[in-house]
Amino acid sequence: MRVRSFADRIGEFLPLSASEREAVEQVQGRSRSLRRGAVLVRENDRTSDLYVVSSGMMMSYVLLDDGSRQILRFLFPGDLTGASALAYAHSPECVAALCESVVCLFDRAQVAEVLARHPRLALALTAIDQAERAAMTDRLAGLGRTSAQARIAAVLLDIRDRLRRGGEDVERGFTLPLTQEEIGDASGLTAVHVNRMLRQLEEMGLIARHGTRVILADEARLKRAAKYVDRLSRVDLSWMVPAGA
Amino acid sequence: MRVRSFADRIGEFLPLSASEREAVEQVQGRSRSLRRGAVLVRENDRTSDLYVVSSGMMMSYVLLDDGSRQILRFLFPGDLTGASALAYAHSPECVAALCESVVCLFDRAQVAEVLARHPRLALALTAIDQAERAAMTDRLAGLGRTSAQARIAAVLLDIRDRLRRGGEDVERGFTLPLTQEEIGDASGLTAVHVNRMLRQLEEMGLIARHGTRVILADEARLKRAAKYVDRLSRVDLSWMVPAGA
DNA sequence: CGCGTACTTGATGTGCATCAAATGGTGTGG
DNA sequence: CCACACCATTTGATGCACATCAAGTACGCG
Repeated sequence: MRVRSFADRIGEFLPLSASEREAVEQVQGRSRSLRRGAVLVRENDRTSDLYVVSSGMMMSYVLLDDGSRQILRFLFPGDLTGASALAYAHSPECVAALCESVVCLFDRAQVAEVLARHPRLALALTAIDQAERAAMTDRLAGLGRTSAQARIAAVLLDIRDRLRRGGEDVERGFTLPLTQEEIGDASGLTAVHVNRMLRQLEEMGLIARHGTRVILADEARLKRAAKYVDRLSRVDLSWMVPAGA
Repeated sequence: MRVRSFADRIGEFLPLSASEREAVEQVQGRSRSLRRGAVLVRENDRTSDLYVVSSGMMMSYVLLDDGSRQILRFLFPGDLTGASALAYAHSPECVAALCESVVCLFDRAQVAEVLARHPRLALALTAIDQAERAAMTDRLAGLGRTSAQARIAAVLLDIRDRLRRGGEDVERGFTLPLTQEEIGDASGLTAVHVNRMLRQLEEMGLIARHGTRVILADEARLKRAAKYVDRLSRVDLSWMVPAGA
């Protein structure tokens, strides 16, 4: 099973000095295992922790009063969530495990202290945040202005990219770790319509499916269908001052 | 005309020490005036500045290749935008003025330097960011899972709240500074349907309209229709260490 | 083997888009 | 001051994308 620390994640954005890396690793908090379906945080829970996914796959979502659900984000190893604890006493969203997962809990006061002593880390965190914000704006535009087919294509590409960034081999297809209902809750559609769109993408030859495995058969056309933009590869922190000792 | 500096905005979240306030005010950069419709940043522009709206009203948005537009955020005096410059060399979104406006430009390197010397400011900025992220999740859930009527109601309440926070008197109604097309681009609807929904809200007695002015006639029911949550009033930074000298 | 959960497929309904045209307000040039 | 153009708003008619409802099928697991 893939495991990544938060230091690894920050390191992807910004080379860390030895003392910075040490500072991040020292704040490493308690681990907690979750089985599929387990809810780590409920909306409105009083929380003062931030979470980093160590292994597995999770999601954050909100529930509306009519019972419907909007998935906000899928969380993969290395991803930070619960940063809203830095501004709110109560969580604005739920977090739950999509499969067996392990998370690491950090107390916000400790995080704040480390950031105060290592300004570059604070900036790196801000940069990570901005990258996620950009991803979120893409999702917003997708929900507001693209077709069902485009949204499904976007979900498939997103999951594929993030599995790959986690080191999985996805070139010959991958097992989609989501039910069609979950895909629907992420893309603002019903499970039934997700099913039809998957079939449509299959009939168009953009993807192939064998049981639970998916192969992105015609990636170029799939990206066009999804109005895909690879933002992560464009992160650029080169303007930042280099690490000290 | 209402004017607010960025220090004012941060101060709403966190009481600043004299030296902190001074630090923020010293980095105050060049001002720039924009007339209605003027585009400050185009998507993919090379930028290294952050912007704070001083007066007026602006918006950030993305354009899709089919020509449609998704408005991501409305920007009011005191609001920060362009923070993506901290992570990207090229802007992921456009920014334009909705009426005569003034913005203040900050170079990211200067901002980074001030944040490094004043850790509490960095944390306050992170908190502001989190508050905006929470607002964005609400919009995401709105686009994915609520009806056209609810989205329009949400836009009206949002604009009202933010005008009020800027010190306008909105209790006896306010002039909606948006065309119906803009409301549609923010809520993922067509201008025609926005019109019908406004009429519907009017017929239901939730709002009243006279010319360009809108009155939120039955606020309680309007909030229920919008599935409204007032997140801003819940920001809580009391856990943070108090200001030094 | 039987049950629950996910997936699949068809029939029908509806919310919003699209197309089209009329109305009203506002600024501009004559 | 009026005529005109331009834009936002309004309203109606029609169409389609996606939701909803309803059955079935396949698969994993006690």
